[in-house]
Amino acid sequence: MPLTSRVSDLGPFDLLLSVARLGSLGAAAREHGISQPAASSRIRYLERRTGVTLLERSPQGSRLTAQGALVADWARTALDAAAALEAGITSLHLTAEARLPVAASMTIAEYLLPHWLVRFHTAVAGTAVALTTGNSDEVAAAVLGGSAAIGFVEGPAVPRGLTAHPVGRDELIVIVHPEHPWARRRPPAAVTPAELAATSLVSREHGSGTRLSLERALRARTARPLAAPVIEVSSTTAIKTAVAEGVAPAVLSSLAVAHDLAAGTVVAVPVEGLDLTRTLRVVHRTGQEFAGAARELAAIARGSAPAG
Amino acid sequence: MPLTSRVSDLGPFDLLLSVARLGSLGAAAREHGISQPAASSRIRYLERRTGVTLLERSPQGSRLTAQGALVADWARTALDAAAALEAGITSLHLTAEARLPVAASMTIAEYLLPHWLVRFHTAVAGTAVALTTGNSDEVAAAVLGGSAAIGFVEGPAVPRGLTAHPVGRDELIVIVHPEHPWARRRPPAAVTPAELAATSLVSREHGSGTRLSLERALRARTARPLAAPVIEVSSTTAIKTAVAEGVAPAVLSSLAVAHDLAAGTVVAVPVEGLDLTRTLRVVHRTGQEFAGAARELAAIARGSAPAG
DNA sequence: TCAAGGGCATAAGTCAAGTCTATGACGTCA
DNA sequence: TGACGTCATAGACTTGACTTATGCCCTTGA
Repeated sequence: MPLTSRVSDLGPFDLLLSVARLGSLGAAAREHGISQPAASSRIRYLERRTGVTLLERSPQGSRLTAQGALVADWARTALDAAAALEAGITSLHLTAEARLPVAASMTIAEYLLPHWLVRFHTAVAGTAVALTTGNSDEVAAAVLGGSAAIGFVEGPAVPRGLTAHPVGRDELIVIVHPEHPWARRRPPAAVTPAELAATSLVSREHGSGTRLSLERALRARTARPLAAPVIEVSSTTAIKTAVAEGVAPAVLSSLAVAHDLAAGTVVAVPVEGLDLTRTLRVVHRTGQEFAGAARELAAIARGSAPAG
Repeated sequence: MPLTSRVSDLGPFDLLLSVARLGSLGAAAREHGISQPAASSRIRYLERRTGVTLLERSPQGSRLTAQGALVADWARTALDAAAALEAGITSLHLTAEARLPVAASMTIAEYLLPHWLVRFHTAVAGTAVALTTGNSDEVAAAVLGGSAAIGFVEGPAVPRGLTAHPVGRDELIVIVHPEHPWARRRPPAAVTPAELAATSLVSREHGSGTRLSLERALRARTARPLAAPVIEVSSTTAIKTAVAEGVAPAVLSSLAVAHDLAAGTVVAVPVEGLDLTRTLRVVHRTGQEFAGAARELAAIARGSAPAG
């Protein structure tokens, strides 16, 4: 887990995708602003490092081999993530330029917004986004106070003075260590709300939208008082680490745990008869419709989840 | 879309995560096998490039700032994807070393297996995986013929002579261009099976497991003959590109479209009363249980989706 | 049949980037 | 107060990748 090696530089893979799309090394080189020999050398280097023949070269151009296509698909995933990282970082710049101030709650800022920003930057080039994060109350305050032109919240209620449109849904999911008893029950033995309430969890601090949503949902279904957390940590990452180490179960957004579930470091446990879905919303000041860049960003966010 | 810029080298971000985990630049430098000044320089460079203060330095060590934590989260996603790329590439090596021959169908090879391999390599270091891909029939043949010690298939049926265990489920999803009429119906106007059958799609060639599953599901629900595809292409990527360009709708695995849905380049459309889920399975020759590395890989795959 | 053009590979020189060692400044702890 | 930890700076070095120039191969069209 500490370090990656062969793939730390994604540049050659980016080039590989261009070659695949354009059909020749020279064209890809032009697109990347390098000379044709440099492109040839980079791809050749990639093939030497990986030990896989990626391109089928010919005087008519170059095409991916079967294995090359597989590598290209994997690389695309990594490059998309890198593009989201790039877009996210750019949004943290505090430039004095033309900028669109955006406020977002943590789950959205971490898992959705960067992808929206990637599309946003291609749609309206030249507008810098300035992102601030906080819990839903803080986001609402920022939008109401005018320091953010557009906000994204994940709470159940829309604060007074704001108008909201749904942009998606997410679901809170109970995760446990793979060896945890809850993970080893043979289906369909779901956990009951009472069991969940009686269990000490790894939890966020007070004020977290995720934690509030869980408490509200549980109180609606069981009279049992909620057990105190085993430990309170400050980040989603820390929660996942703790769960993966077997400290205790936790409840997190499906957006936050999707990758970890796929990797198998933690396991999801269904909960019986507990509605843990919640709506993600874009908000603006009532009476002050989105305009310009803000409208574009809202459209991208809305378009990404029309089911919401 | 052609190229990324500032984040093509993930090395500094990898280092940043180590610093965050270990609490000091020097410790992170040791973990990465570089000198402390080199680590200091790399992080400083990162901060200059990004324009964001990532670390709070002190004589007691270094901690992430709030913005740094956000960057670290985004970076972790990218690094995970890079690790999967790395693991995937390694599995394409055709070394003569101790190796575990694995056969997998395309969807699994593309979207799940690399993540399993990341964990596999940490669990059983020193065993090289040799991956071959194909449709489910080919995978079954490889396992039956002994050229693969373990196989992953996505078809509905388990071929004779093989024993299977579920490792997960996926769902076929209808995707359309965001401006397509199906995407603009206000909920909950799902598409009917008859409509879907009457529509020309962007499709894989014959023999694709995805295509077969769709045809089977549709035939069970409507007598209408299936419309011929608008175009047949050879890769999942090509399908998504075509849909994003508005050529026609398509049907793909949820695993394949998750990212594109999040980014909003395509839109999912629900289908009324059509069961499009299918089980993903790990298979071995009947009577020849998994042993050693194969058993480990099977356990990782199974552990990643206990609900399957 | 032959020239033109596009495609890829090789060679040699140039340049930039990152790294290392050595050293200094600051804070904590025994 | 001295030893040990942290991070930052300075200067020399080495490595690596790029560019330009050139050659070979194949297809195309006159």
